[in-house]
Order: sequence, then C-alpha cells, then structure tokens
Amino acid sequence: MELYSNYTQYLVAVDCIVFGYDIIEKELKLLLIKRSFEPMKGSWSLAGGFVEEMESLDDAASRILRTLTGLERIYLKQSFTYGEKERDPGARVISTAYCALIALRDINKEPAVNSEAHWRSIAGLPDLIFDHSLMVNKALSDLQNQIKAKPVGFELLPEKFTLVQMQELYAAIYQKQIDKRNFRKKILSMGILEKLDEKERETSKKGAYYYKFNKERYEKLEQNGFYFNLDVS
Amino acid sequence: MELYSNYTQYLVAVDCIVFGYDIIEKELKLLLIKRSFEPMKGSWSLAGGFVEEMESLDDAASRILRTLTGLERIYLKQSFTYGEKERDPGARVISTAYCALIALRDINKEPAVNSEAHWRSIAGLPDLIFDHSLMVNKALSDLQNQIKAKPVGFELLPEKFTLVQMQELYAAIYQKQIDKRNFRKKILSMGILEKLDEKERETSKKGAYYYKFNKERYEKLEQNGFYFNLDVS
DNA sequence: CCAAAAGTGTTCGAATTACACCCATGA
DNA sequence: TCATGGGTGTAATTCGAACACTTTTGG
Repeated sequence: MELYSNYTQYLVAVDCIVFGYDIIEKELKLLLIKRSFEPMKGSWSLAGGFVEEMESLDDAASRILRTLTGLERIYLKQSFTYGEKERDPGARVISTAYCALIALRDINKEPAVNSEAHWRSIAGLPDLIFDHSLMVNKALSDLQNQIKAKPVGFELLPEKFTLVQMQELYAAIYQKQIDKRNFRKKILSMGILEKLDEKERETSKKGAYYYKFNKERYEKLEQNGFYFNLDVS
Repeated sequence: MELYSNYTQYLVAVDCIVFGYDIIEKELKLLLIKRSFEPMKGSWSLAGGFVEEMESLDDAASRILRTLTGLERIYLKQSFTYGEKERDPGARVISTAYCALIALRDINKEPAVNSEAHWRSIAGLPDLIFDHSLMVNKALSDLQNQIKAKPVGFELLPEKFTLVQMQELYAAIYQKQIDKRNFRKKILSMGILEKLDEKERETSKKGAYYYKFNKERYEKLEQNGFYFNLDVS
C-alpha cells in the first residue's frame, strides 16, 4: 500500500558543477557538456542526470560525476535545489546542484572524460541551458566564501604543491593579487602543511619546496576550536 | 508530449524549520507539529507538506508557513535537500528544508497558530520523525554561522529592541556570555542602528533606549564593500 | 655571470580583548 | 534611599597590511 496518495510526483535530477583548477594556466575551469538530447540539444549544459530508484541524491551525484570524469573519491558537496515551475521546458523537474572540486594537472590527461565534455575557463563562459548559469554563479560565490574558512582549496591542488602554486590558486579564485610574505606567514602559522624534502624544478632554477596538506593534523586542531582562516590581502 | 520518459518520479516535499526567539524567556525556540497522519502519527515533526503543481519550492515553503503560523513576509531561506532512499518509510520523498526566523513577543499571542503546533525550547528538543533532527541540527549550525556575518539577527527581534535585548539574543544563540561594552561598541560602530527617543521601561526603572535596524543604510554600506561582522567575545 | 623565481622580517596602525564604576529611577 | 539594571572608557595586546632585498642555480 502506498501512503501519501493524491500528491503529484515529479522528476528529480542532479546537476554537477565541476570546478577544476588548472595549475599550469593558473585558472579555474568549469566542466561543460554539449547536450545530446532534446530539449536544447546541442547547447552547453552542466553535467546532469535523473535520480534513480536505488540511489540517494548524493549517490546520484557521485554516479554522474564518475560517468563523466571517471573520478571517484573527490570532494562533492550539495549546493542548492532549484525548483521553479518552468525551469525545464521539457517537464517539471526539481534539480539539486552539487559542486565538485578537481585538481587538473594536465587537462588532456584527465581520465576518461566523455568526449562531449569540455573544460572552459570561468572567465568567459558561454550561455548555459535553463537555470544552469544561476547554479554556476551561486556555486562560485559559495566557493569563494568557503575557501576562506575551510581547507577546501587543497581539493583543487595536487597532493604535492608549492606555496607559490597555492597562492596562485587563491589569487585566481579571489581575482586579486596576494602578498607573498603575508600569505606564507599565515598559511604556515596554521601548522597544517607538511614540508617535503622534494623540490618542484620545472618553473624555476632554484626550485620550490613541495608541501602537502596534513588532514589529520587539521582535524585535530579543528576539534580543539581552531578555525581555518585565509582572508588575504 | 512528455519528454524524459522512462524516469521515475518522486514525491517532493518541503519542511520548515521555524526558529522563534522569545525575548522574554531569552531563548531560541523551534516550532514543532504533532503529526496528524500516518506513518508516525502522533510524533513530533517539523512543519512540512508536499509541493503542489502550481507552485515553486519557495512558494510551497511560504504557503506551508502561512498555513501554520498565519505569517507572511518573514525571513525564509532554503537550507538543504534530503534525499536518502529510506528517509520516509511511507514512500520515497525528496524533501527540501527551509529555515524561517520569527520574533516571538508573546507566544500565546502569535497569530493563528495551528493548535497542533507548539514552540519548544532548542535546549531539550524531543525526538523528531525521520531525519528531522538532522535538519534542525544543520539549520541551527548554519544559523550560528550566518548570524555572525549577516544581519539576520534582526529577523528574530521585534522592530524596536534595546541593545541589551540584542545582546541577549546573541548570547542565547552562541550559548556564551558576551561583554556588554565590547558588544555595544562593535554594533554601534557599524552605523546601521537608529536610536529612538523611546525607552523600554518594563525591565528596569532607568529604562533602556530602543533602537531599530536601518536596512537602507546597511544595504548602502554593503554595496561599498562593508561587511557585517559580529564575532563577539 | 646573470636572469628568474624562491624565500625571508620588520614596522605601523587598527582591531580586539579585558576590565569596573557611575547613572537614573521607581518603589 | 537603595536596589536594579543601563550605560560608559581606557590600556594592553594581538592581528593584519605594507613593504624590498637576498638566495639559489641552470643556462
């Protein structure tokens, strides 16, 4: 027996806002798909799909991301749910947006990306279908706020990164210049980075030391009332 | 013709987390409903309902709130969407939680509250149905974060309030004592409060001046890069 | 040896904290 | 007149911002 009869049911979808940071071009990018079905076939769209019966919303987001990028265990977070009546002209669809963060070392080497998927620089995005531009704007503004107060920036960087690279990431997201000395002082004083013996030698002769994020240390500090804070000049 | 055939549809609901600040008892309260239908009839629940065909999610939240409290034009904000497979044993329901803030002057005078609705102190809530306790915890933690950085606290206070009352609100939400002089200095220095000539004379012989929030002034400041910040000792 | 990028400290002003007494008034 | 809650200032410290030179090394 089914309870709650007499209420209308709707299609429920998930749309993934996949941000990738390109450490080479020092640019934040967004994964877009050329839509392969009607309505709006051929237009740019976020990676989305409908929620299936045997999965939760979170599961659906993971599945769609895996299908599109081949990646698993990546940072994935619910953003916002869009439920305007006419948002999708094909049918009434309620869609929950998820935000994913990926470190792009070399875009062409990204595993198994669907050929209809393309990385586009955040600066100068094309028009997107439905309310997808809205979704992106909200997610980006949330990312800008979140990256100040939570260590999510590390999700956009490779395992090993230099302080220069980390600073470039913050500069790209905030769209402003950052003072090198103040930035280093601040991030190092938090005590959540581990300096490695290895140096990155591709961009300079002197070479820059690699660091990695010490997640265990961060979590221990957080429990003791420590707040990550990286509001920078 | 219907596009997107072959995908399962689901019930879509809205649950309202209605916080009310009781200026007399100096306590944050939550509006709970004794559920009147199966499953879980008789248990405590948030104010919820299903989304109807002619309304958006936001519209549904407003409608449910109006039906339950008789109030309109109150602060209402989407919180989070809950979509676990088995979250509602009656059927698969995807539910978007909304958070509302209300100033309670005198609970018994609140307009037209459904007789199955009750205000309960945040300290010592009963068990709630489904994942409603989760919803409340998340919304409360978001409120604690938000009230530091946005002037949402004023939604929990009456139009006219004293600085003592405002401080008591912050103390109730942060669950800690706040230094009177530092608090007053900080909030007054923002320049977004308007001092009235009138005094509140019920709680003291001397009387405390009423203030009100100057929203226009706040919005002008915000456009010029001003940030509301009320992290207090 | 030199160009190019990495790395490093100090000073100054602003903001935050801690803290204790006087004021006004109704009963 | 006195008990009650409202209202006020200052000193010490911490934090954030601005700022320029030295180091390393491959070519």
